[in-house]
Order: sequence, then C-alpha cells, then structure tokens
Amino acid sequence: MPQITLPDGSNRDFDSPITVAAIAESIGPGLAKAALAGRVGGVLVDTSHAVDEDAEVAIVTERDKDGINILRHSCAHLMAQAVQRLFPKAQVTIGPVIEDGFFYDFAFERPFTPDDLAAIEKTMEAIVKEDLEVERSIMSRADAVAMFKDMGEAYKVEIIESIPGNEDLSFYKQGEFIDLCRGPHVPSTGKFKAFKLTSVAGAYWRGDADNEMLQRVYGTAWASKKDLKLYLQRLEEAEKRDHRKLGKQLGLFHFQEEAPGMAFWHPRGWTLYQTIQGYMRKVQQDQGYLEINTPQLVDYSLWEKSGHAAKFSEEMFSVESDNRMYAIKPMNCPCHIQVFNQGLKSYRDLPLRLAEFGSCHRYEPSGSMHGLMRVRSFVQDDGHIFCTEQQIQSEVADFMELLFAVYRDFGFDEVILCLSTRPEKRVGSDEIWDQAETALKEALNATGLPWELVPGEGAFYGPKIEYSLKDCMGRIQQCGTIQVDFFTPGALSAQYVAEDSSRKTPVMLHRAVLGSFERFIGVLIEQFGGAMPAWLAPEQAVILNITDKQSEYCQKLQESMKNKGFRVSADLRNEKIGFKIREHTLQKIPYLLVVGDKEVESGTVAVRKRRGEDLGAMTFDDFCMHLSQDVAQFGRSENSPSAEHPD
RNA sequence: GCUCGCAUAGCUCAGGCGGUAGAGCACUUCAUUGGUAAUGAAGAGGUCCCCGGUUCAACUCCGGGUGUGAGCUCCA
Repeated sequence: MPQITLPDGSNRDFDSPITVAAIAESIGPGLAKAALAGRVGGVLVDTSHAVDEDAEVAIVTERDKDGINILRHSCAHLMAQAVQRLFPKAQVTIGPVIEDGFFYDFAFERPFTPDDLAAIEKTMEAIVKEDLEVERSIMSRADAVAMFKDMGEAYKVEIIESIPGNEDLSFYKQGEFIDLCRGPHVPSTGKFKAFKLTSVAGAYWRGDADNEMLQRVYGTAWASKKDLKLYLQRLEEAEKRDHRKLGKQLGLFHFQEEAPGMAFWHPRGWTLYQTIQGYMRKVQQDQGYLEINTPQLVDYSLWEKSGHAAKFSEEMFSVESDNRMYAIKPMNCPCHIQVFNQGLKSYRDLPLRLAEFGSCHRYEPSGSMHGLMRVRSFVQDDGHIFCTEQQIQSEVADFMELLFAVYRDFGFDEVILCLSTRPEKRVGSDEIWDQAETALKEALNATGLPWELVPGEGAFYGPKIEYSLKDCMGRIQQCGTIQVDFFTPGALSAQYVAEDSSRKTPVMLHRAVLGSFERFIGVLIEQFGGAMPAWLAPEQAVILNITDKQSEYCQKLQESMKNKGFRVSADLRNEKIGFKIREHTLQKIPYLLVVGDKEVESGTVAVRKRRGEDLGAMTFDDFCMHLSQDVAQFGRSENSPSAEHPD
C-alpha cells in the first residue's frame, strides 16, 4: 500500500506497487508523455521501476538537468544501435555522458569517416521513428558473459569480468540492441528530439596508450531543436574568443613551421607579456622573493643527479659542444639549488625565496601542442622556497594568498583547485608525507573553496596543489602550482646549518602563480575575448584627428601621455573618422580620443570606449585621470569579462 | 606519440570529376580634409605546404614528410 509523496508535498495512495510511469499517468497525460525517468527517494530510476513502499517520488522530464543527462546517456545507446545496424562487426565498449553531450567508443576494423557519421545519424533518426520500447532486465554474470561471448562482444565480456562482486547486472534492450548498463534510460527511442554527431577521434581502450585504439564518436543531445541550435551558437561564439584567432587578429604573436610550439611575439603581444611580467616582479618582491637568473644550457650530469634525466630524457632538448652534453633547461629548480648552494646557509637564512622568470624548453609530444596553451618554449614565473619542515605550513598559506590576489587582479574569480597526494613510488617517510599533505589540505580548506583530491597523482618527491582556469571551450588549463619537495635538495646536496650546529637538508617548495606565461596569456586572452582591461591593453588609447589641421595638437597630446607612462598612439592618416574608429574598435583599444577643431580650441578630447560608449568631451587632464583610475583597478569589478564582453 | 580531418594571395576563404587559379579585406598610387564602426578610382600581389610516384600534362590522383585542428595518451 505505497503512499507516494510528490515534490509539491501532496500525497497519493495506491493499493499495490506502482510504476513511475503509472504515477505520472495518474497526475496527467501530458506528464506521462514527458516522463523520461523517476527520482524515488532521491535515486534516479526508470519509468518502469515499480515503487512498493512509501516514498518521495518526482517525475524526471527534459526540463530537469538529470533528465537531459539521461536523454544524453540514452542517445549514446541510440547511436551504438545505429552503428551496429550499419556495421555489424563493430563492437561496443563504453558510452558515457559528458558536458553538453555524450560519446561512445567502438572497436571496428577501420576508422569511421565523416560520411559514416552522416549515415549513423540518419539511422539514429530512423530508430527514433520506430519508437522502440527500452526494456530493463537483470542477468547473472555468468549468463551475461555467455551472451556477450556469443555476440562476439569481447570488450563487454572484459568489462563484466572487471566489475567486482557477484550481484546481478542490469541490461537495457531496445529492438535488436542490448547493452550492459546501470541506467536509468528513457522509456522509448521516440523520446529524442534534437541530437547531432559532432566528431570522431581515436581513444585508447581503458585510457591506456599501451592498449588498442578505439573509434570514439562524439555527439550532443538536447531537449529541443531550439536548445541544440542555441548550443551550436554558443560554440560559435566561444570560437571567436580563441586566443590563436585573436592573437592573429590583434597582432600579438604568431607561430610558424620552423619553430613548432614556439611563439614569435609581436610588439603588442610582447607589451602585454612585459606588462604582466613587470606586475609579477613587483608582487613577488613585495612578498620577499629574491629574483635571480640562471643558465639556459646546463651540463647533462646535473639533470642526471636531479633525477630528471631518468624520467624525462626523451622530453629534453640537448646540445653537444666540445664533447660535452648539455641539456636546454626544462625546468629551473636544479639551477636554483646551485644558487642556494653558494655560500654556507644558516637556519637564519630560511625561508629563502628565490624567483626567476625562467625560460624553459621541453620536447612536448607533437599531438599535445595547442596554441599558446601547450608549447615547447615557455617562461615560468618560477620560484623555489627553501625552508624547514616547520615552515611549510605558513609558506604555503602565504603563497595561496598571493595567488588568489593575483588571479583577482587578472579578473579570474573561478579557480579549479586540485590536491595530488602520495604516489606508490615515492621518496621520504610517511610521517613527512603526512605533514606535507596536511599542510596543503589545511591551506586549501582555509580558502573555503571546493577542491578535488586526486590520490596517487603527486610527484615522486612530494604532494602538490594545482590551480587551473578554463579556456574558451571549457577545457581546463593548469596554471599555478605549489609542490612540496623532500628529495631534490638532498639529491643536489643542499644543506643549512641548524640551531644545534648540525647540517640539515632544507625542504623545497616549487611554486608558480601564473605557471607558463604563454599558457596564462592564452587563457587571459580568451577570458577577455581580446578586449584587455586598461592596465594590460598593449595600447591603452589612440588619438584620432579629424583633419590634418589637428595633427600637431594630437602629437603633443601623445607625447604628453607617453611622458605620463601611458601606452598611446596617434592615428593621423588621411582617413575619415568613421574608418579610423572602426579599425581601432576592431583592435579592441580601450579608449579612442577624437580631436577636431572644437577640441583643439577647448583643450579637450572627445572620448569613446571600444564598446561604443561615448563619454563625451573632457579636458585632457581629466581624461588622463580617468585612465589612471581605470588602470589602477586592474581586471577587477567593472573590468570583469562579463561587464566588458566584446561585440 | 596515436586516430581522423585540414594546408590555395599578407588575412578570411572560393574553385575545378588532371590542361599552371579567383573574391572580399589588407597593400601601393592618385583624387578626396571628411565629426564617431568601411570615401572613390586604378594598380601590384600566388613554387596552390615540401619531397617522390603515376601521366603527354599534377595545385588537383597516389605514397611519404612537415605543420596545424579536434580527440586520446603524456605533462618534471
């Protein structure tokens, strides 16, 4: 005699166990038709699920976020069915939901082509028209293995054999297609209204590069054609913010074949770069860092001692000269230890914070390179803090504070935090690891922000926190990091004299706020869609004359602003004002200063912002004041990307 | 590194089922001195990524390479 409580608090009594579908029917035929699944006591179930005791029940439809995800998950099954109709030899593997869509991995004798995708999509539409019922069933492991073996589905057999425990498994069948799946799923294949297959790519079985490569087909599914269209438009908009595209349009940098993965910075891009570096130099000085500089080329033996050669020799560029082997430095820490090792250090010298804008080269796999986000030549705002174990906690806390202040200045409010803890292969005692992991955890908890624990992914020498930002396509880009290192200082003989006169090995904290300048600038460009806030804009203002008559006055203004430290140019070409405004607006220059006879007479400039906002005429001094104030507030508040979104 | 796609003027892109190519913008010259997102006219500009092969003939077809895009793997 189940009593069902609906989300609005009302109760319904039923004489016997009742399915979610029947509950929906009892509420109304419209809801019954829209029902994709149910939520019983907070757990998602199929509409065919029978409720046999008192429970809170909600009907899940496409208006529910879970409903959309179920739709996407079922759409992956729909696609798998279509693939097997067209290509009976294709084997199914896994097909999960991802952000905005789904994918399914197939094992097939040849890769799928774009034409295949179109055919698969057509077959999917046909199956939707067939409106096949989706039936859930339970099978024992033995029966399931036998069935999939019989079907020639070797991967499914492997999946079942790798699932621990002995409980029965659930299956979903629609027409001739059956798949092992936890569910829930939509009640029938007629429920799909809008989907699209978006791309094919290779993907390793079980994510292991030693395994065979499968064919992964990506798709997206929505509650309506309109939602699908909006999604595709959103993608198009995001693509306009692509830093590679904007880098070209705004003349910031370029890449060319002769230097794969290495940027050529142009005047404007380099101005941006230098502005950021100058800012970081200042904030680090304020935090007690001492800036140093170390060689690009260092004898290979140092990398052997530090342990890097053993692990990364394939990814290091090397140079032979004078019968000596050098590596182009892939990181700065061994060099920083050399600086530390000069002269005898006392515990009184600790913590010693060394910083370097260190240029590094790494031979990244060709397929992993991506614009500025993943390059072979980059500069880190690198720093190494030499300290005692007791100082770890406060140093980590200070670093976190610095990092968040910097990110806020750049307009990043959303930072993804991950803690990677001890891996199986590691150095150092468990007590020291406990201490270091606790220090990092406490620093993370102190932020009050959510963070993710990634067990076993720490470096062999210590745990680490990674700070990531999202790019225009929602991909996660790791920028900042702090890592506790118990190993490298000892490996390179770093020591200090302790209070009791004994020699001790310092702990080293590797840390970077921005990480690679290249990657950070890539993310920054995408964050602002190229419309950099005034403090970062390579050109903060451009002065435009109406006719030749005002040229001299414009040049005087430009000179005066340059002397005040602003980045300003003058466009004195014989072009119409509308033409010039269009051009500099497209270049996303924050302020356009129009000067005609009126302005010359009154000593003013007519100020227009890049989004078209007209600030009217103001005296030249007032404008300089305005710009100073804008610069002073960095990327915060009114300069946030949402307030200053381009176009 | 792996899978699939792409590579044509400075940029963005057309094009031809094999007969050495085109637009818009940019550039140069001339005219125009015009008040808030494109003034007009003329001109110049290409080893159709590179190396092989097939062919009377290859930018086009085939093979290899390089770069690049999406994804996978990796990321000290």
